[in-house]
Amino acid sequence: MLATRGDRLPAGAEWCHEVKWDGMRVLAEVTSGRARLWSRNENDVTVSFPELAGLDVPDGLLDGEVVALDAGRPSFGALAERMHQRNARRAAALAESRPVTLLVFDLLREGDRDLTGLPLEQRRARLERLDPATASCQVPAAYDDGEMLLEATRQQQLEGVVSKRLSSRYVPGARSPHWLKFPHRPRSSWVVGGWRPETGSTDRVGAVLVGEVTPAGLVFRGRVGSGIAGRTAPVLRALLAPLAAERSPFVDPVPRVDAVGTRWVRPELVVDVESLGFSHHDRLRQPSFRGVRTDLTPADLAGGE
DNA sequence: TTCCGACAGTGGGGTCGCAAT
DNA sequence: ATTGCGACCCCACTATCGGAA
Repeated sequence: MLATRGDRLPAGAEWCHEVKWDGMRVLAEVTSGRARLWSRNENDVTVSFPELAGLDVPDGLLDGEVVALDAGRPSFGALAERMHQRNARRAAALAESRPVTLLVFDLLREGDRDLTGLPLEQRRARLERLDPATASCQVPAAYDDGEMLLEATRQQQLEGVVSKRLSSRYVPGARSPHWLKFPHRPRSSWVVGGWRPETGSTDRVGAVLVGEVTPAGLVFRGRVGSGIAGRTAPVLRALLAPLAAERSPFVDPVPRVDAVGTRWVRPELVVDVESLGFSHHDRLRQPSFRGVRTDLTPADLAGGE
């Protein structure tokens, strides 16, 4: 069961609110104290997380999120190094040096009894009674006050909030309107230094390459493609055509230039981007295009931000 | 008839594993 | 031994289509 992107935080006693954890969704199938872990795409990822193999609870099916806590906050970058590891020996070594935590927020089966038909409120009560907490497994709190939690997650730089209707049944695989997510996706302005065509096309804009104005010059901060397809692509193409340049305006090397095909432009166009902050390598994370800033020039961004 | 949800297809960063080089 | 690419993980967004309202 997945959450739908919400636009207004629901209020009232019918809803509870949880922290949106920045990690990897997982179903933990517990049999005789041993957990088998399934990813969202129904891949068996048990070998990647050996420290989660032992769960001291009766047989059942738990729903949760695997996170790599770094100074108390989930680090998706740290988790990324763990989650593709399919070699048991290497996974064990990584579990030693960079352990992960399973945060459980739902109970879908208890013994032979399927609980998906019960309201969330009752599943949650049964989960808390089960108390699966160990050194590497916790049941994070659910809160009544959504606004408070949203503000707290903003201040603590957590990913956001998921609001759930207490009466909702669990529908496996469904993107439910009874689960609403509110990620913090701050908007920022960047200078376009190039673009790449949509795959299978030479002329349609598939993504723009954006950079940050620094005293040293334009520093590459990533590609932005999401949100450009459709009506925006031809508009961008028209704006970028007169800016065509021979060489890259970025002071640092841009990766995968040849692989995806890249056209350079003079750094004059400013665009707005929403993102989930930055990756380890200071690239925009999960960026989406929000529009052209005809009211701004690169000079306006220098020193600001 | 209109509207909405599911799906497919586009795009992003990042990592690992493996086949090709 | 190195490199490139696909398969995963996290996603956002748009267009389309079929069924519900």
